Amino acid sequence: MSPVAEISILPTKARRATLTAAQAVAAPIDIEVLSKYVNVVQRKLTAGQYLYRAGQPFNALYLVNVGFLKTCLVAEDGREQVTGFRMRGDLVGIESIGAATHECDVVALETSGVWELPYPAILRACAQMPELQERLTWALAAEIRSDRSWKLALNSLSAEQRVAAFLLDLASRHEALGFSPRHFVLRMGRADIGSFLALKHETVTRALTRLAGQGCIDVQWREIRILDMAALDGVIHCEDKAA
Amino acid sequence: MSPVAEISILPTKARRATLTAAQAVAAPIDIEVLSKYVNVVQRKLTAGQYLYRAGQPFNALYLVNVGFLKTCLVAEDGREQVTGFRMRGDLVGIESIGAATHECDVVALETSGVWELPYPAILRACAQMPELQERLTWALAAEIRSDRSWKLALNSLSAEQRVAAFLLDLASRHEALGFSPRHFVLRMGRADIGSFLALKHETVTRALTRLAGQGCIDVQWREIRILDMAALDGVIHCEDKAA
DNA sequence: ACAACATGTAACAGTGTGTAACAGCCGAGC
DNA sequence: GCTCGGCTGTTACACACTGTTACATGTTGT
Repeated sequence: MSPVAEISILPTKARRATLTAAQAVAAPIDIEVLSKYVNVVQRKLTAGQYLYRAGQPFNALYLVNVGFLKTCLVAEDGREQVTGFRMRGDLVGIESIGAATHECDVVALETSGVWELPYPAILRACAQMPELQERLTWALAAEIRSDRSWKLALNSLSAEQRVAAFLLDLASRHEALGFSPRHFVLRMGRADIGSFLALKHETVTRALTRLAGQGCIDVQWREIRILDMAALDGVIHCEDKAA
Repeated sequence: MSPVAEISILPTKARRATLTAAQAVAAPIDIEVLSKYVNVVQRKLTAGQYLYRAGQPFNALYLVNVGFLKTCLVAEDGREQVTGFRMRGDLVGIESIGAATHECDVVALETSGVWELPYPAILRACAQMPELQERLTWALAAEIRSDRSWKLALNSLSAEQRVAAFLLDLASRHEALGFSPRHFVLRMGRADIGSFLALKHETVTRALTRLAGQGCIDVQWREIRILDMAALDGVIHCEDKAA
């Protein structure tokens, strides 16, 4: 695993590569430099634990060190929506800036470690380090672009294509962290994938089964092996159907 | 219409009221104050004209003065996605911050006027006015929250409910500008609404027809009259069906 | 062993889609 | 003036995909 000092404060730069073309490339910010300005507290979470819940006061950002988390938006009537998954290097909580309280739950999907960055301290640090302010702003804008790219994908792709796009997204994020893009483990359940992709868990299962049947991937429980990256990409962009 | 000086630099504060509960309330920033720091250029657009197109270099933000615009994300393969609609007081282009070029098209749906705010000048102004930087950051975060709230809505509501939510959203935005929330004109076509709501234009038509049949609204071409606001809201939250 | 949970499979139903035809509006052109 | 063609919106109908329901299997924790 890459050393702590190399972690970018930006949400995975390469993440959107599979969805959008151009993407700003930013130099990583050293967390050790940041810790000279901000009192960085480490927090550890076990699977199922909440980093924070909707309604709790917003007073810190979090930078994921290790592990895997999901962010969930919950409506008053109980409807639930997974809005994203966060892994090493991702910033958590930036969407709550300017709000008094958090709007979503953040749950660890496996044992995870995050750095807690008190927001008032971050604000002070931003005043001293214009680059930090800039990176934070960039991270917010990139988050908007990412969300919109996914919206385009979800609204125009079939269930199978969405799942393929999801796997490719995960693959590129793993690769950006120095892991193999062709072999990884899904830390979330089918239902969570479905919520994020606007599908039911049975449909996710069906899509995975079909993709495996086409020889694109190999699925063993939550363990994914991408056998044919190009074919998987082709599922999204080509109309194999009678087009 | 309210004087120029009262325009908020934040995207309509009340916009998300129909979707999310808590929302930061910000004091408006005076565009006249801003014009002392930034060389504000006025731009006029007629219906169908582009404010900017995907691929063009990003070098300015825009604040809508009058009119109505849509933002469209276009994939390489031609798939198109309306990501939002912008009206008086809304900021346009903030999602491109940190990127070299814009990712989406912005099209005027009627004769519109915007203030062009050159980004380098905005950056300099932010250095002098911390509140401006703060408001910009808040606007970005609020945009993320808005997008996610819509994602929750689109993924959990039926076609009819989505259209109802869309109308209520427009109503509250009109109200925030001092217009009647119960009587307004849709500046966009059914296809644009459909794209935004992840529906086809025929489905939008059907939903409007059914809502009108229930007595919630009156539809005359693009002219909408909300007859029963509570009933319209009930369509979203209640299960009229056999639940 | 048992309950609780996640996943896989299958049959069926339903919502929204795709196609098509038609009506109304508008601008271009004669 | 007039018609024509294009665009938008409406409605109808058959179909496909996904959602729903149900059940079987496998895993985990008590």
